[in-house]
This record gives sequence, C-alpha cells and structure tokens, in this order.
Amino acid sequence: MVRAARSYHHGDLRAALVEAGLKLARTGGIGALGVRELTRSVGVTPNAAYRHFADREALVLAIAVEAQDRLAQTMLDRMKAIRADADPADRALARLRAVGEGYVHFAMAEPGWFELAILTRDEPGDDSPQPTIESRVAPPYQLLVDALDGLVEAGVLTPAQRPNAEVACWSTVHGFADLATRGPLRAQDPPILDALATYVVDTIIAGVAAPPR
Amino acid sequence: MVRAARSYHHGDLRAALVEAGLKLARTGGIGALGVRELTRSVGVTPNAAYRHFADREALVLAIAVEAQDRLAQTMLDRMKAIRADADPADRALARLRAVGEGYVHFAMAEPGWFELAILTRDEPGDDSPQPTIESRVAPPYQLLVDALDGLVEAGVLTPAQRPNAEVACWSTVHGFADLATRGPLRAQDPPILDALATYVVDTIIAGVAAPPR
DNA sequence: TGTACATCAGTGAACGCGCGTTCACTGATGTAC
DNA sequence: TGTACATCAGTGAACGCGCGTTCACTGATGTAC
Repeated sequence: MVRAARSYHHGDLRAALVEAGLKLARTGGIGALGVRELTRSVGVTPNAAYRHFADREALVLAIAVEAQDRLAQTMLDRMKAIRADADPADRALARLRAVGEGYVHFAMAEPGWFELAILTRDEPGDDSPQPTIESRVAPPYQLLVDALDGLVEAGVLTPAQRPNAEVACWSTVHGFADLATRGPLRAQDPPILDALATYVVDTIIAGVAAPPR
Repeated sequence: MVRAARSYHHGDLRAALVEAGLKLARTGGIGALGVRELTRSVGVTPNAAYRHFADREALVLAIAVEAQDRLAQTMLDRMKAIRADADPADRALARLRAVGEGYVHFAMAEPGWFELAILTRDEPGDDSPQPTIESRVAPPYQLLVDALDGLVEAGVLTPAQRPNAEVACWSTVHGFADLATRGPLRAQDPPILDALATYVVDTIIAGVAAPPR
C-alpha cells in the first residue's frame, strides 16, 4: 500500500473514495459528498472517480450502504449486552429495545452517517415496497422484523398483534431521530434526549403490545 | 389589481411571491423555491425580491409559515367532524386522532407543503427548545399539546402519563409521514397507506395511555 | 529472462449550468405647498 | 387644481462560485511470446 500511495495508480481508489466519503459525511452529511470534494480529499482528479462509479449517485449509494451497515452493527452491539439467562420474553423485549434505541442513538451520535443510512433512492420507476438501497433489504430493517417475530415466538405479542408492527415501531424511532437531529428537538441537551429516547421506545412497544381496543 | 398587474410597480409583490411559492412548492418542495425561479414565475426581475426579503432564507421562511398554517387548518377541519354529543373521553380521543391523522394525511396529500411546514431553521446559535419558525410556536404543535391536555381533563390520561406524551405522538406521526412521503413506504398504494396511518396513530395513542409498566 | 504491446487508471483542461446576490440605474407614486 | 420633488419599487447587467460531467491525453501495469 505504501507503493500504491506513491504511484501514479492509486491502488484501490474505489475503496479510498468510500472511506473518504464516510469521513466527510460524518461531519457534513450527504451534502459533503460532492464528486470534487471527495476526489480532492483523496488527492485525485475529479474525473478519476468516473473510472469506478457511473455518476455521483452511484458513489453516494456505495457510501450509504456502508453507513447502513454501521447502523445495523450498532443495534447488534446493543444486543450483545442482553443477559442470556433472562427469561425469553424479557430477552425478546430487550432485543426490540436494542433495535429501537440503537436506531435513535446512532442517529444522535452520528447524524451525518444516519442521514446516509436512511437515504432512499429517488427513481420515478421505483415500485419495490422494500426499504432498499440498490434493491437490497436494509439490514437494520431486517433486525427490526426479526425482533418482532421474536416477540411473537416468546408469547409477548399475539399473532394478531404482529402485522404492521414494524411500521409503527419504525415510524416512532425514525420520527424521533429526525426531530432530535434535524428537527426542533436538536437543541436539547443529550441527557434529556437520552431520557426521551428511552421513553419513546418504551411507549411504542407498549402500544404495539396493548390489548386490542 | 388590474392596474397593478400592468403597471411598473407590481402592487403587492411580497404577497405575490409567497403565493407563487406555495404553488411551486406544492409540486417541487423547498427545492423549487429559488429566488430566480420564484421571481420568474411572478414575472419580475430576481433582484426585485430583495426589496421585500433580506435573502432567500427569509423568503422561504415566509412561505413556510403559510404552509404550517395550512397543516394546522387540516387538523382543525378534521376536528369539526367530531360529534358534539359524544362523551367527553371519546371526544378528547377523537381530537388527538384528528391531530395525528391530520398530520399524516396532510403530508401524504401535500408532500411539498409538508416539507415546508416542518422546516426548521438551521442557525448555529439557536437555543430555543420550542418547535419554531421565526420563533413562533408552531400552530400544529400547539394543537397537539392542547389535545393531550384535553385527554387528561377527560380522565383518559392520568397526570403522570401526560409529560412527554407530545414527543411520543409527534415522533410517531412525523416518522410515518416521512416514511410515507420520502422514505421506503412512498411507493405504497394510498389505500394501504391510509390503513397504516390509522393503525399507527391508534398504536401510539394506546402506548401513551397504557398502564405504566 | 527480456521485450513488445494491449489494457487500464489516472491527468489536465474545459464545458455549460444555474445559483444567490450586488451594482448603479430609472420609471412610477404620492405628498407638500 | 397644479406642480416640484422625495421616495419607493422595480430594471438590466454583471459578479463569482462550485457543481457534475466529458474530452483527448499519458503514464503505469501486467501479460504473451
């Protein structure tokens, strides 16, 4: 890699651009991911990027996939703290909480990456109902689905309560994340936001598990 | 106004710009509100706008205030359909539902205006905790607060359940609105979205009213 | 093992674009006497 | 009622900017014989 760094050829420009993109997006969000800014930060001519990506959108998307994986990893990390000897219902609930709080805390800790992670492609002809970037199922979404399925298995949720539960949960954490990072709550102190995050996640879980009216 | 339309002086350019802004934003969102595009659509030179607004931000903000009022009006319209002879608890619940469903339906029916209505000023030195545009309390937010207070009055919520309830409700409807308009749900059919909207609003209300754990 | 050559990954310069904003100006309006 | 003049609300032209993208190119790499 030492050789690559010096040589006329970069070595792995594609990976370097993605890496630089994560660094830039961390501070400046998607807006910081210009072709020129990106290539500049890698020390390469703007058009060199077009060797590896069709256009700016493709480049941003590649970086977004990375950010999305980090969001999922944050959720998984939170799950590791769950005690294996707790009873199944509590563990299933803890996993769902890990997903929700992971989402919200990732957004607050890394708003730039979060903006990327929730990027949705804006094609006019997009008819896929799945939450996708480049037509993959988003790992964070998959974790949410799994956690909810786990709640049914553990008997916390009846099968009748299961349908659409992901939409309710996702809406709540997503909305809170947006309010807390870009919206009116963004000026609040972190400790207050943490407390609100916990409350909000608990509240939607209570709603999903509430007896049907 | 006929005279004004013909004359060198416009008549009321400020109002005309705001009106044109609503029209443009309805289709194109905030992105459609360029100084040039706006003045072009009114038939005036770009710099004429600077007679009435300090800069582009001030112009966009003036239009955003209008959009925000329309959102509040949508909520109020929904409240009008509530039967006055229902029992107080049901009426209070119906008012909260009107706020939540009004928010979500406004977003889906007028995504461009919605984008404006939820605009938050990005000043570095902003330390106001209130949801504001130009430091006014947003009317839609006020309606939410009032509806929740009404639930306590009607005995549906205990005073202990009241604090932070607006954050939970707001997060949920806001998140759903974002998923449904700009996010992965945006490709879904309207009837499905309507059903989901109802479910989601009912779920967060159930969560807020759930017995403490 | 050495050389010729095709392929690949970069360079350098330029393109057209539309943006927000500023300048010095001029035509229209309305008010004081 | 008529006129002089200050004020106001527009015009026209231009500014600098940074963007994504394309062009023809050249230096480096690696493979076939």
